[in-house]
Amino acid sequence: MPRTGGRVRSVEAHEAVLSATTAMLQECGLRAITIEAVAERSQVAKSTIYRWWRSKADLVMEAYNSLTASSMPEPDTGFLEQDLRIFVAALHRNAADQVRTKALRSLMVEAQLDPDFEQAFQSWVQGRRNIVLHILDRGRQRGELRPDTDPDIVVDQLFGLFWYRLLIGHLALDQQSAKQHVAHLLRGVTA
Amino acid sequence: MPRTGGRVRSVEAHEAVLSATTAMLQECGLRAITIEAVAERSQVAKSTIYRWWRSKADLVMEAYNSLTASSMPEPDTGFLEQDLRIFVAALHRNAADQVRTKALRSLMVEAQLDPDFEQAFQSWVQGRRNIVLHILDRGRQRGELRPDTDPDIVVDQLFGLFWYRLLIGHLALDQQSAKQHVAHLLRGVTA
Amino acid sequence: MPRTGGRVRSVEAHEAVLSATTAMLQECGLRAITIEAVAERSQVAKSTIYRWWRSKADLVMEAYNSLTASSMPEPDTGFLEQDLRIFVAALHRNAADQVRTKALRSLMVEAQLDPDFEQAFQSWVQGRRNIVLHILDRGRQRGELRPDTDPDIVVDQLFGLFWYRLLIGHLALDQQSAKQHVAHLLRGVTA
Amino acid sequence: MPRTGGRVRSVEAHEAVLSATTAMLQECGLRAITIEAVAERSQVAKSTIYRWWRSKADLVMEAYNSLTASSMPEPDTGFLEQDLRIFVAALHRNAADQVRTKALRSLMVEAQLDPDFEQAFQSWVQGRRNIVLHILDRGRQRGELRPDTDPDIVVDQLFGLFWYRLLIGHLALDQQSAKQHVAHLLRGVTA
DNA sequence: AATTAATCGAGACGGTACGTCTGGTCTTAGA
DNA sequence: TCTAAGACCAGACGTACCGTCTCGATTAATT
Repeated sequence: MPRTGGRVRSVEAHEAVLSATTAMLQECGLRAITIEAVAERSQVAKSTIYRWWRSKADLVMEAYNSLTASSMPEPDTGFLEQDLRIFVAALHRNAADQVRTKALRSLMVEAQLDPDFEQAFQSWVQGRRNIVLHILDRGRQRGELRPDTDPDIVVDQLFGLFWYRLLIGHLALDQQSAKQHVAHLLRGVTA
Repeated sequence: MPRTGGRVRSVEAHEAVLSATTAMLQECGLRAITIEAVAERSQVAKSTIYRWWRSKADLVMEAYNSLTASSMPEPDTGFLEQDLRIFVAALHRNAADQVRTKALRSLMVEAQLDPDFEQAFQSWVQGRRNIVLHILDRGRQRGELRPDTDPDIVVDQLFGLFWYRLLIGHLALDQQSAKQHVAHLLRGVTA
Repeated sequence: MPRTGGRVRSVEAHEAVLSATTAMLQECGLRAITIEAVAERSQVAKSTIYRWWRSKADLVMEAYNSLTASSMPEPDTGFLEQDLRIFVAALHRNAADQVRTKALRSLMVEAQLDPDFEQAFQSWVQGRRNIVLHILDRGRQRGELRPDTDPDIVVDQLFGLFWYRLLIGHLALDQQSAKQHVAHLLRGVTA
Repeated sequence: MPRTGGRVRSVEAHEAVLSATTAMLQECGLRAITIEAVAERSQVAKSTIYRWWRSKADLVMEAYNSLTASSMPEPDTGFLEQDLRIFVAALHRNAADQVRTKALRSLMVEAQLDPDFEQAFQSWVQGRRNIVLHILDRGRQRGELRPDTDPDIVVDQLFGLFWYRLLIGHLALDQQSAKQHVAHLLRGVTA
């Protein structure tokens, strides 16, 4: 039995909160994003925000997803190299947008601080990891993989480099680095 | 001209703070580690803590270093594979200790939140990266590296996987994974 | 022409609200009685309560009146002492019932906080005062009163003691105190 | 052993809070006095207010007492009538000052709503009742009282009328009413 | 021994944001 | 037209820590 009455959820309020969050992700640092400030900026009551989002991380998560509507691609070209190239290119493309990078960093921080959110974040991460695991599995079935390959290592090298550069910020994440990244995954460094 | 008198710095207070921090890294979540709580636990005045450490991150950093007195090794065996193996093994060994992992995660979090600390953290990170860069450079000079190798990619795959698993916690960081990790860096995955 | 259609007012809802209020007057403290809580307990929508009662005080007022259907007596025995004795006995009898005392205290509190209700409460109070004023007036006409008697003083001593003990709760309000109360009003304390 | 260290309590902050409270008692209604508003007005941090006063009532209580520094008199002239006259005159004089009346009403309200405060308030009230009880007791020893006098009834008629008029506000509390009040207490109304 | 200078503890201070609660209004679906 | 449900705004609540700031007491090294 569905709902039988009651005021309908305000789409305006919902969007105002999300766009305020998005805007603040761009403009301010992570620390400046407080529920209080989001409420102030979006002109939405604090209680309304707390009704729909359990934590700041939840909010930022949704704000991030509303940006990345076209989530990660799940390429299946029939060639391992091609699939990886497409995926990593898309992954690194996320780093081009300041909003997305800030959001991602925020999510990682919250996952460290809030045990509740840690789980939500981990399962979101697993979803992304699975895409690459499937790519590798299909490659393995086609005989494109060395038999002693550990797919988990490959996946974590792939995402690891991405997150490492994202969090430290010492080197760029662009299409150039994506290309090199994939090449190294595939052939290693040994002469 | 140095100091001419005055009460000498209390070693007990200094150590009490560090050991309280260390203990809390073991026992509590990151969120629970506050200067207030450390002061309470160590029975040292808050002002004394602020006198000697600028921020929570500074404190955790020192607590971490007091554990890792024997910092990262800088192996130079004459063989790329051997050097990498030694380094990565030592790196992954850090993940065995709860205190160290919590400390590292805490440092990463603070680096995201506190712009001042971000720089200190980044240069600390660069120090570690340089060790591996040197290992690779020596390997290149010996002709052990493919000529089209991008050392930054290798370094960031190496540390990236480590941090990624540390922060997400989805898979173990042990000697087994260290071995596989190095193998993949060297030879890639292509059949 | 009366109403032309529409759903008829729900008697159940009305009574559920009143009985919930009454019950909470018995069980809980004054602070616990909130519109929110009454709505929750009576399973009646908050908006329905606001439709029929302007304020919490309005609600408590009606709950009180529904109990004290047989309002204050207006005795006219032909004897001042007798009339006062009857009235004060009835007044003190109110204090025996927890619901009534809590309700009365609640009304007094609301009168202090809500200017709108203050007036309604004051006129309700005046109604009760008038009963005693009439008793005194009849006594005066019969020559039972000292000519220099100030009826307002007598009335306010009478109700004053009642409310004072009700609000402070330091001493009982029973038939014994009622008797003494009237005696003192009539003859004073001077030897 | 007194304090051994720590910043000394700021007298300015303490007084700023009290005077802000006092001012707001004058200007605004009881409802408008919130800790938030007092903090804003006094330019004192909310946490500082909560450090020194448990509740709004505590604060208003102290603000009231700081006004009534010269608390109630405890007359002992050797004559019952004289003592009562002095005390009641002083009591009614409180009602002349808007600040004091508002404060008193606020205290009574909080005592109804906050069980913790109820006790503090009651003992404060007992202190005042005791003054009059002593006056009556001395009168009794001198034989000025009817032997069948119930002192509690007299005391509660005395304070009762005061509070009743204060809370309802239907009639003035001035020196004229004080005089009549005492006269009635002493000789009653019977012709 | 007296002076000087830096430390230590204790704890108050002004702040910021938290997450919760209540009051009162508004909007919908269904009876 | 009314009820029930429930979302909405506004704003106070009391708490937790922040980082800063006085203090009095303590402890060396220097005069």
